Amino acid sequence: MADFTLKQLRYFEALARHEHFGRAASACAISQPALSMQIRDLEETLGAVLFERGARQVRLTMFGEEFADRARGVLRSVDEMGDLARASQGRLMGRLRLGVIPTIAPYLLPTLIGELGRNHEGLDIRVRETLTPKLIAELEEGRLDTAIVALPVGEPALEEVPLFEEDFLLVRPLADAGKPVPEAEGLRGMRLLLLEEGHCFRDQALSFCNLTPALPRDGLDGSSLSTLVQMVGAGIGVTLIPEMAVAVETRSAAVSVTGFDAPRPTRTVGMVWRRTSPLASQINEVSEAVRRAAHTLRADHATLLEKAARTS
Amino acid sequence: MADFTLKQLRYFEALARHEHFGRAASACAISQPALSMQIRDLEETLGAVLFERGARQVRLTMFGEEFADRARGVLRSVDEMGDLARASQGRLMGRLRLGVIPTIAPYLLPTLIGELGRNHEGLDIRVRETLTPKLIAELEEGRLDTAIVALPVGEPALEEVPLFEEDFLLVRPLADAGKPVPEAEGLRGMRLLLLEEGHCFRDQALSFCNLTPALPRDGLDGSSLSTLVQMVGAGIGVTLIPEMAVAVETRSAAVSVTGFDAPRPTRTVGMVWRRTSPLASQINEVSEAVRRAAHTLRADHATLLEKAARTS
DNA sequence: ACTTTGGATAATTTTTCCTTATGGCAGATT
DNA sequence: AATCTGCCATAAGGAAAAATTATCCAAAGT
Repeated sequence: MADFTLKQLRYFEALARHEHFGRAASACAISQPALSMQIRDLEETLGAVLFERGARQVRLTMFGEEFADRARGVLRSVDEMGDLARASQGRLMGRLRLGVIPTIAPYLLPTLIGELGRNHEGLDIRVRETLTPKLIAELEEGRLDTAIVALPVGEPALEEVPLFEEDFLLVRPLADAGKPVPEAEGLRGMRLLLLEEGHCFRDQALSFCNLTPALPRDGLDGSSLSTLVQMVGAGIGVTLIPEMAVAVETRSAAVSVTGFDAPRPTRTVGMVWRRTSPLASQINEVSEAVRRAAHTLRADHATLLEKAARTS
Repeated sequence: MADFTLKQLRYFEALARHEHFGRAASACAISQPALSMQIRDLEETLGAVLFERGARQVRLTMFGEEFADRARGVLRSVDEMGDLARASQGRLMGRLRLGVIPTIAPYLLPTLIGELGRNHEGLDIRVRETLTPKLIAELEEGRLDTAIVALPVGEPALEEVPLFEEDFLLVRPLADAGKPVPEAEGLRGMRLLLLEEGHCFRDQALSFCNLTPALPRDGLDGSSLSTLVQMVGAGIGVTLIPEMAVAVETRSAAVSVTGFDAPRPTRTVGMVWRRTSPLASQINEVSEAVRRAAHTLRADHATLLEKAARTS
């Protein structure tokens, strides 16, 4: 594959513009023979004459002009590629494939997207919402850049960093609002509604109650926190939801939300990504945005609780 | 201007496709370290990471993919430029700027264009019709590629080759048809209509009659052969026209056309171009086409004369 | 004829690029 | 746990490419 070089193309373009070897050469900051040779080589590899060397004139041939047109196009593209590289430096931009588990996504994302979109014009976030194992797999396959999950994950190939901790709160029918807060063990006697198998949140809740996840349970599983809260509102039982979900899920349901006394159940939400990912710094920026978003949500939650307290 | 090379772009593209240094390297017919180094250099000059090197995986980064898209575009363009060079080899194609003098253009061009256009798809002929001195000047300025003129031209910077010889024929009013053909000197006594100054054909005709071109003449000049023939038809005088013009110019005029006895006046039509022009071989092809066209025209002329002879 | 201009050529050095050999890390294997 | 293996990075040496300076040569201008 006998091919010319970009350098030759640049020299060629200069000569085409200046129509003078000496001037073109100094425009390229090289000596005149160097340019002569490169042009000669270029013509040789092309098998065609680009310039007509007159006694006192250098002019493009018919073919040379056609060639020059395209050369200019190529050089422009190449320069743009350089710009692109420069532009994508440091700054968070381009496509970012973000995985989020279902017990976080609906509550965090609106705020997070707002947060990121505001400061990072040209950032294209693609969200994948699914269960932790799938997220991990896709991450390791390189189909995701980072994911927000409950820690720990414990995959050696993945780096993980905690973002925030959040309590699990007890959701009861309004009728139970005044009753004392049960201990962890006490929940076992109640009809505890949980998410379907596979959700890490389910496992965490069960483990808080010292229940074996494998234990077969009567059909009390819901496919989303929203469903669970509605079921609670209908008096079917009680459930746990993460702090972050309170504002959204209890807005339109007749339920009572209470925190536990110590030892309070919590989960650590964190960010994971491939150790080998060069996006580390950019993912760091996302982490910060998530922390800010979580903080905002927590503040909202606090005012909500306050209001609820005043109302009751 | 720290810039990458086409070679790097090709290596990069291979690696992007294979996602494996070893295989990409052998696809490029180089060693693996060579490819590693070129990729590293490329990333360095870009100031951005293109690939995510996993333990057992090589994948494009976000930026890498964007870069790869453009790289493919550039490589495609570059390959096309190579094709272009190959395609423009030997074969006559592209733009050809052809100058022709006015006493040839209208008669030769229709046939010539047909001749060339038939065999050379993609040939773009641009015709410039003007007097010889202008053609020569434009040729030397590089604004024309070649020209068809009467030889000799005698410019040292120009190459010239004869195409064909053609007689000058006497055009007289029909009334004079039977009269004997005058000698060259005899024309001096007649009202000889000629083209305006500047036309080489005028000078050649005058020289045939041994008249000094500078001699002031009464307003008997026409701006085209067509005009002259019309004037002859109107009985104003006689004129000379080149053989090639007969078929066209005498079709709709009541005139008689006669050849001279020896010494017959002739002119040599030829082709000229810059010695430095790389189009030599292509111009040669044009020359051949002109010869063929001239031959065709001469044949037409012969049948015309025959017909005229039968009619009279 | 002589000088000047401007590109080509020659000889040499510098830079770039490739090769082979080797190091090292992370999965895979036993 | 220890070893193996695949795979990329690094190192060192040599070949190729490209730059430089110094001429050379042809054609234009004087």
